[in-house]
Amino acid sequence: MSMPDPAAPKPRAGRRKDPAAPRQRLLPGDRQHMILEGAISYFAEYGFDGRTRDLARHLGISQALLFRYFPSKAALIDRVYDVVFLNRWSPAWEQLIADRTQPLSTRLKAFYKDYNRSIDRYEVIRISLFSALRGESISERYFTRIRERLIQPIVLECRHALALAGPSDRPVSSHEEQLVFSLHSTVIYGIMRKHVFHQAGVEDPDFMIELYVDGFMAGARDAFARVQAHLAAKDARANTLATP
Amino acid sequence: MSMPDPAAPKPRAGRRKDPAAPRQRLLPGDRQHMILEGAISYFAEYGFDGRTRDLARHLGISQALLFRYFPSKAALIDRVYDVVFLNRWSPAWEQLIADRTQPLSTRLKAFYKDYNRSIDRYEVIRISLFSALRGESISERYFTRIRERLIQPIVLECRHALALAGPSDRPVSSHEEQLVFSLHSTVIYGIMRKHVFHQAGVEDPDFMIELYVDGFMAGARDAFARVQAHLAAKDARANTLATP
DNA sequence: TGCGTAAATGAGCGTATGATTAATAACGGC
DNA sequence: GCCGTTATTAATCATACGCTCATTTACGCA
Repeated sequence: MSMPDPAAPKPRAGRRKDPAAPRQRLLPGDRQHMILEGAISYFAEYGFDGRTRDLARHLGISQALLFRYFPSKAALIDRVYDVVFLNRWSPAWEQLIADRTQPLSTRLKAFYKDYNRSIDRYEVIRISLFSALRGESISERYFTRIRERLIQPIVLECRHALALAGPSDRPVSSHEEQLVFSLHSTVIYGIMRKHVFHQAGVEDPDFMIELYVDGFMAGARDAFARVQAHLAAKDARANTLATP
Repeated sequence: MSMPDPAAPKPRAGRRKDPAAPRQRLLPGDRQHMILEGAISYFAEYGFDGRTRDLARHLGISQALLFRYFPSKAALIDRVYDVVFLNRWSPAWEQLIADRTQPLSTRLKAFYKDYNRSIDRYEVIRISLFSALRGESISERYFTRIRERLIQPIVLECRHALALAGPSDRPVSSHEEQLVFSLHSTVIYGIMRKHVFHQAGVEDPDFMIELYVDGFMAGARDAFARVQAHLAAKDARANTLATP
């Protein structure tokens, strides 16, 4: 049992550990922005269970500094979500899809080329997945928005372009959404193969998107018609059972 | 400052905390199997950063027992990978795809219906994603196998069924793989929407798969031909540049 | 050149983690 | 019913985590 030596100098907090690397003093706005960008890169790589000490080392700052600019790790993650989800939506997409002065295939090609460019980023696709796997509500809201503002409008444009029978304002069926998702999936999953599964990326993405859209449009009339027939048959069966 | 009371009974390890819930004594094989199944469910829900204490509580056993049956958390995770990746492959798929006694569209419909049924499980799709995001090598090997044993064979069958010009044994191009992946993506991403993004699942999956395959086959001739022309043009350009 | 402000830091707090160990108790054989 | 075997457990360990705080020090301004 030994008492601490009262003559020993008390360790002094705040002293530089490595005098060769001078401490950088930034404007608070710049430092906050730098931390947020670094957090996006770090969490995209290691997931949200990554460590704050490790993140700080990647940033070249002390761990304590993170908590000066963000009250908690959870608050930092929320700001990461804001950047990845909220700031990555172009209102032009919805207008482009609905612009009937151009043929639908032209619109779809232009939309998916731009959409692909916008989300084909390592950080975006991985943080989306990490947050979806965590069951974050912002993630579910984001995917609901994709359905309501992209997929369902495209369904309506398909109905119009194909001049399908039936009232044009009837609700979009799940099956119709799935048809449009077959095109959407191709683009998204191509990006996931690259950034999540580390396979080779899609070469000539703009060229391939033209092929995908032309393939989709070539089969669309038949597919939508069969979906309508399928649903009509289902309805008929349900009515028969309901009034025997 | 008080010394521990020497008269106080020393806490006795191994005693039941809750005598109302009697301790279950299983055969080692059964217990190991039970832990492994529980670990698959647990890690599928919470990811591999989930806690061993939490897993043990889900299983209704003590945390220490996990380490009697698996030397470490990492070893348990490895066994989870074995079950999810290695035991979930049907050799019949490769035979089915290559069986030229049936039309290609029939084979693709049968294959994707079975494939969809096999991997449309919460645990499988989520654990695949968690491990891919971690960059596990078993995950990359698994996706390489999908390319080599499913995607590339389908490309070869497309070449044969469409009677495309060109030597039939030339290497499968990246662009051709991307075309087949457009069909594959539709199935996989539909499952991911359900189990990862918590959206409504695909209704009537078998019916929808028939639509997807028919749509793919309808556009396949044009798409493969344009890919060949695209690559030929690229080659010509490269040769022109190489020998000016 | 010196000084005050506040940005940045090292050390430390309480808790939780993966893993270990000695104590307990369930079950089969007699 | 007793007993030995061993499956199961409570308690504990060393470390790592998110977070706090007193101390240090970079920089703008005089």
